[in-house]
Amino acid sequence: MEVTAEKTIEAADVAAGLERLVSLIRWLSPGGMSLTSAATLATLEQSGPWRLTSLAAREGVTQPAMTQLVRRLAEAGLAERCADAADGRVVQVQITPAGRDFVERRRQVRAERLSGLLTRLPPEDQAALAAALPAIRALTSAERDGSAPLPQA
Amino acid sequence: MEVTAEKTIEAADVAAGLERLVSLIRWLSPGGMSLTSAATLATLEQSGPWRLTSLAAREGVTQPAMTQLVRRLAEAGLAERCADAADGRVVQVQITPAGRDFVERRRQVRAERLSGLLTRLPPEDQAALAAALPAIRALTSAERDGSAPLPQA
DNA sequence: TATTGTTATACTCTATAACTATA
DNA sequence: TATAGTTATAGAGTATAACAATA
Repeated sequence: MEVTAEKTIEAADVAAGLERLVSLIRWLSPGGMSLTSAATLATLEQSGPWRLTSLAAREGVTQPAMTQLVRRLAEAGLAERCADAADGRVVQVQITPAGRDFVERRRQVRAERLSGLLTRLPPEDQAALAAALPAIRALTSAERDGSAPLPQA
Repeated sequence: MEVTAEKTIEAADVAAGLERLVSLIRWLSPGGMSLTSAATLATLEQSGPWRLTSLAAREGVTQPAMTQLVRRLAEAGLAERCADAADGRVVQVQITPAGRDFVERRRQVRAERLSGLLTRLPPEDQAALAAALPAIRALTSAERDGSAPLPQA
C-alpha cells in the first residue's frame, strides 16, 4: 500500500527530472545531427539490428519518419538496410562500423563537456549518479510495449 | 590521480546513459509540442524569468530560433514577453499561469507512462534512481557557461 | 484481408545572413 | 562600435494520407 504510494510519487519526481534533461543533452551534444537520429543510432549500436517498424515505435516517431531517418543514416554510411530471409516485407536495419565510430566520437565530445559540470557537483551527488547508472541503463533498455505515445494531447 | 581517472570514466558512462534517454523521453512525452519547447517551458517554470539570449544559450538553440519559440509560446498563452526597465534592448521571458498548468499536465502524463516501466525494475534499481534524483536536479540546474555547443562537428 | 514499408504533400521547426534599435 | 533582438529565406525533419508489395 505504502509501496504503491511511494512509487507513484517517485514516477512524478523522475518525470520532472527527465524534463530538463533534454536541455542538458542538447547543450552537451555536438551539432550536425538531430537528437532523434543520434538516439536511433545509439539504439542500433547497443541493441543490434531492428525491424524498421519496431524501431519507429521504439523511438516514438512514425513509420514514414523512420523510413526517411534510416535513408539519411544509410546515405551517410552510418547504417544499412538488410532484407529479411523469412519475410519479404521486412526491412532490417543495422549499424555500420562507420556508424559505431560516429557514435563513439559523439560520446567522447559529450563526455568532455559533461566532465566540467560533473566536477562541480558535490561528491555525494557524483556518487549517487554513478550508483544510478545501471538503473538508467535498465530503464532505457526496458521494453515499451502496449501504450504508444498518443498523437495529440 | 585515481580520482581524476575515475571521474573521466564516470563522465563517459553518464554520457552513454544520457544518449538513450532521448528515446525514452520522446516515448513518454505527449505530442503536440516539440521537446525543445517543452524543455524551455520547464526551465521557465523552475528557474523564473530569463533573458531571451540567455535562454537560447541555455537550451542550445540560436537566438532567432528562440525568438520564434517564444513567439509560439506567447501565442499559445503559455509564456509572455516583458520589457527590461534597465536596458531597452532586453526582452525578459516568463511563464504564465496557463503555462504552469500545461507543464503540470504534461508531467502527469509522463509520470503515468513512466510508472509502468518503473514498477518492472528491480527494487534496488528503483531505489538507486530515487537516490540520484537530487543529483540529476543539480546537474540540470548547473550553469553551463563558457563552451557553448559547437555549430558543426 | 492484414501487415510491412514507401511515396506524396504540407507543416513545423531550425539555422544562417542581413537588418533594426539601444547602449 | 558593440550588444540585444528581429526579419527573411532556405533547408531539415516530421506527420497524415494514399499507395505498393508481401503474407
